[in-house]
Amino acid sequence: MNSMTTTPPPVWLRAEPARARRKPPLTLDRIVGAAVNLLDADGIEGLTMRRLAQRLDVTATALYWHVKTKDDVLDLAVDGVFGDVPIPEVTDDWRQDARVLVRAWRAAMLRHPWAPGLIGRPMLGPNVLARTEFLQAALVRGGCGGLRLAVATRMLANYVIGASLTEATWRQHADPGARAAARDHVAARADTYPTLHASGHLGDTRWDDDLLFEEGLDGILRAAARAGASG
Amino acid sequence: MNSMTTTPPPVWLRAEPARARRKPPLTLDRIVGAAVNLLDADGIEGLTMRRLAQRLDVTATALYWHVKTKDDVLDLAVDGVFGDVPIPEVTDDWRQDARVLVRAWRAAMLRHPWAPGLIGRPMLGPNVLARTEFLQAALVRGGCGGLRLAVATRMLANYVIGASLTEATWRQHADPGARAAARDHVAARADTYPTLHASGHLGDTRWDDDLLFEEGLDGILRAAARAGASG
DNA sequence: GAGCCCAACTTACCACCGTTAAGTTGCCTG
DNA sequence: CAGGCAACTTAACGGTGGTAAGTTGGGCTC
Repeated sequence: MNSMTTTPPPVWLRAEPARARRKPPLTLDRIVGAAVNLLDADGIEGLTMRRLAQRLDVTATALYWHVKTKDDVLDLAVDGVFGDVPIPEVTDDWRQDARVLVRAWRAAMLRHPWAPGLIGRPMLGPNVLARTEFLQAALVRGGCGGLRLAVATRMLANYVIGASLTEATWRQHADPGARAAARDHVAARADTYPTLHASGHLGDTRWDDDLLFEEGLDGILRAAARAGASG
Repeated sequence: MNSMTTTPPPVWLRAEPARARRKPPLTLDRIVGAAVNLLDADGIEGLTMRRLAQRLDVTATALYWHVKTKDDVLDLAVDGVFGDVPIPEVTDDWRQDARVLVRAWRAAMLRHPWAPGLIGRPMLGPNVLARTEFLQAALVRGGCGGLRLAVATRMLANYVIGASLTEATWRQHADPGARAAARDHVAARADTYPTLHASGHLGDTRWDDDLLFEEGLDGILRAAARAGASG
């Protein structure tokens, strides 16, 4: 802490001459863990290489030994949250398998609401790929193949990504009045947005997000099943 | 250019004593337009308040007279690209109306591939709201209402958001080999990702994105129609 | 037409950011 | 016990978003 100057401190009060190095070594896992914690706590712009290093009791530049760039940290963090999406047991109900996986996927994203905003980068981490593999395998068991399989996979992935992203948006821009503010905004312009106003599309609490998500998921899975039967 | 010092230059060679002020005044519209151009040209991290100002022949701080923060610029830019999503004529075929709108929505996003990545923020701009209003109105004409309407709206919006985001990801991380690299990555691990490998889910060119999007959209609209009939 | 006000800018500056280059340290191996 | 190398630190660079305090000049009043 002291000795900012170039002159070294006198020997006799130097810190623990030999048995220093008591802090645990830096590893990729520790970095990713700390990054996720920091992102959870302070959001995406709270993550700074310096602040991250500080949490690990290390200088910022030390991170660059384990990681090439800050984007690496972000990629690893995203794949990290996919890591705690549990992969279900394979049952003989493919549709239920897919449903459980997708549900957990969304739940993980909402537990780390900064994550959906980082999806705009190639996701090739092992955790992401493993979940996608499970999902597509379930669809194959459901009879999908070829074009039908490609379409169903994308429908599901796009739906959960879109849902997570939009829902996380509101959870993240945290003030609880934001939702009400959006409703008021539309209400004040009820003549230009009559349908939105009447349906309460923004900031409505008539149905909660979980229900709406589940219903939509049902619809998509039904469509996939039909595609499987006919293709 | 000279006169960096505090001493002012001699009067006689001062620039155009009276008829200065020949450049057009700064307006929000000009700022947003330049921002979109800059984003198109250099991507999201190419947008800097200083570079934006430079394009407008102005100092960076001048922007802060018209705009409170950089996020304002981003919000306006996103709403700006929604502005050139044409709102179709209302016909008696609600499904076709919705399809045309959603198609144009996706097309606009892909024309500005930085845009989907910015959706993780409250979208309350007039252009966004107008398009959502049109979309939901079409669904109402299709017989949707109440819960069914809410579900269908979210399905459509989430689908197009997810699709734009993932497709833009590959267009944006520009090198044309990225797609092939992803395929090779999966191919090299074909034993852990058998289904993904066999289906060519990543980096495949068997079917193009337009076709896959259109097919998925059909499925969702059919589901919405069924919901409308039964609800 | 003198005087002034204030919208619309500029100059100067701040703390912080990601990243690189060049040391330093201490364990492990021969 | 020499020395090599992995894992760090110190120092510094150019650029960033943003603020505070001038400056300017067109349009209004009197």
